[in-house]
Amino acid sequence: MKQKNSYERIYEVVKQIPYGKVASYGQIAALAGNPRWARVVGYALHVNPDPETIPCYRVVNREGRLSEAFVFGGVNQQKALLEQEGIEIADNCVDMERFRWSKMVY
DNA sequence: GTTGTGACACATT
DNA sequence: AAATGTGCCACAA
Repeated sequence: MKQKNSYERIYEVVKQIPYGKVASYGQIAALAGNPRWARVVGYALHVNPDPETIPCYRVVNREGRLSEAFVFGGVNQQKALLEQEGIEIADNCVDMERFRWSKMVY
């Protein structure tokens, strides 16, 4: 078993994001076991080898906002997807206090 | 092998 | 309060 490099780790965490929730890069990095991988997380999603398996739209920066470089369909697409999940978006900003993915996994 | 960049986060000014 | 700079790790040239 090879633990691959950071990427697979990050993908694993991102794929674990439940429905109707969002997580920040730093949060994912921390859950992956490395609070400093925030940038690597962004890079990992940038390559996004499996956009169907990796809900990048559920991944937002610390502000709960999306990057302008979101090329997988545009920020508009992300907003639509998140709203579809039941998340409200204000000015491309998600209510982190409400939709921030916590470990409250009953 | 070294340098630079990057879908971030945090600290400081 | 906002803006800037720095730190972190990984990958590309």
